[in-house]
Amino acid sequence: MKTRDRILAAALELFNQQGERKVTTNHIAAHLEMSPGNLYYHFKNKQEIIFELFLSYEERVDANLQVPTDRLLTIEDKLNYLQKVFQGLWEFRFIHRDMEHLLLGEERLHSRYREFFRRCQKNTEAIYFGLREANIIEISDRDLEGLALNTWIVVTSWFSFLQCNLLSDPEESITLEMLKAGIYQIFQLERPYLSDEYRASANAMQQAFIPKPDWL
Amino acid sequence: MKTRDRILAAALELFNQQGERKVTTNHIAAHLEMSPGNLYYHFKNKQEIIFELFLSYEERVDANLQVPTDRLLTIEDKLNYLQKVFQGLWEFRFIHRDMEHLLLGEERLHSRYREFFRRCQKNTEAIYFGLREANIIEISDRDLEGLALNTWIVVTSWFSFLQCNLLSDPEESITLEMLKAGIYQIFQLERPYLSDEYRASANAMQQAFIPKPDWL
DNA sequence: ACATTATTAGAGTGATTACTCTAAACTGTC
DNA sequence: GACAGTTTAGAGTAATCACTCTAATAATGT
Repeated sequence: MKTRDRILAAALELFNQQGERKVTTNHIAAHLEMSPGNLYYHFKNKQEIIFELFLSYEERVDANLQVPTDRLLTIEDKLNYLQKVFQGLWEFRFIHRDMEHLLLGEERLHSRYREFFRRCQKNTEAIYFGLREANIIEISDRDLEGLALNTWIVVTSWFSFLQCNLLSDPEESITLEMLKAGIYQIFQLERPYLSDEYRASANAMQQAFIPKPDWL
Repeated sequence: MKTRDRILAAALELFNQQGERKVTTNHIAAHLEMSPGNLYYHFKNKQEIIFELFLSYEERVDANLQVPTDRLLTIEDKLNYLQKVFQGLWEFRFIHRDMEHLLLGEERLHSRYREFFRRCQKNTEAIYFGLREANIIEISDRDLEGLALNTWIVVTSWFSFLQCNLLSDPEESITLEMLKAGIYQIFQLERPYLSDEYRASANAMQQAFIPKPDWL
């Protein structure tokens, strides 16, 4: 792997593990047994690294939220979206966790992130429109917008929530159970809008994500 | 006002304005035209200040979420809870905004926060139980738990969401419109569970919080 | 073999920042 | 007004960290 890519990979790994604030550029270099000078040969500063990682994340999410134009959405699609989104969320979990301060004084990243959010909203709404068209949910336009926004908030806050409220030891890591619970919560948001026709099968699907009684 | 309280007030103000990370202890002292030595005479370190501010917040929220035992809940109570919670959220907005990193390596604060969260969850559930008892909402036990958790997430993430996704300029501040939209979103979470009897009046109540079409 | 360019090492620096230390000023009491 | 205790000033410090600079080494082309 190219040095540049190794730096990105190491930065991502360390950021996810410890949070961006705790990971210094020297730390990243040391992790790769490389000099700081070398790191700065490839990236002009730390923000540059973060920006590139964000671009990867963005590309990935955009790809994950496409709506097929040649067919109606199915209930399996819905599950699929969720799983892909949560997978991406996990692999780049430092992003939403540290967003507040990643954006501090970073106009370029901030405006890019705002556009990213709007695009995601549009895509999420498109997915819900698709589900409505396929008669899987019944929902008014206005409610759909509100639902899409709440979905965004819960999805993007899920790992922060886990970190702050559930993990006692920073060494303790997030379990599969906790990840599943996130998907369960999104199902929960959509559930009231399920059509009679699909209620049973959607509920059956959600069963697999019920967290254990004591997970919280 | 006592010096100690002036320090707390100034710290809260600056933290809310600029985020905890950007506000140094020297900065707080300078804002009060006071020496750093003086500040450290009253607080042994920065975390002590943060901890005390958190205690105030905690006390306030706990008080705001009590359920009356001598009567049934009304639909006005519901609105009242929301308004009080959002008011507290606003006055201590740095807390949830910077939570992730406030907790870094702060075992005392972290465990206290975890307990606070659990207590809030219990209280939120108690409120929803109360609304169910008063026939305002119809909801199963399991759905109620999911609803309470989603409520917590949306409420505590609301100002982060605004900061990251809506404000372009850090100087730009949060408008009343944006605050109202947060309350609207919580209404939105509960809406599907409204009983036939109360649907109309709850919806009428929510009308006041519909954000302007272009707010987003 | 030689020249040129790309990559790397690693010591070092300047800025920031949480916090300390000592002495001075204030406050109340007898 | 002397003494004791409390509060304040303000210079200073040690640690951290993003980033720089110079020189050495590797890679590439001719």
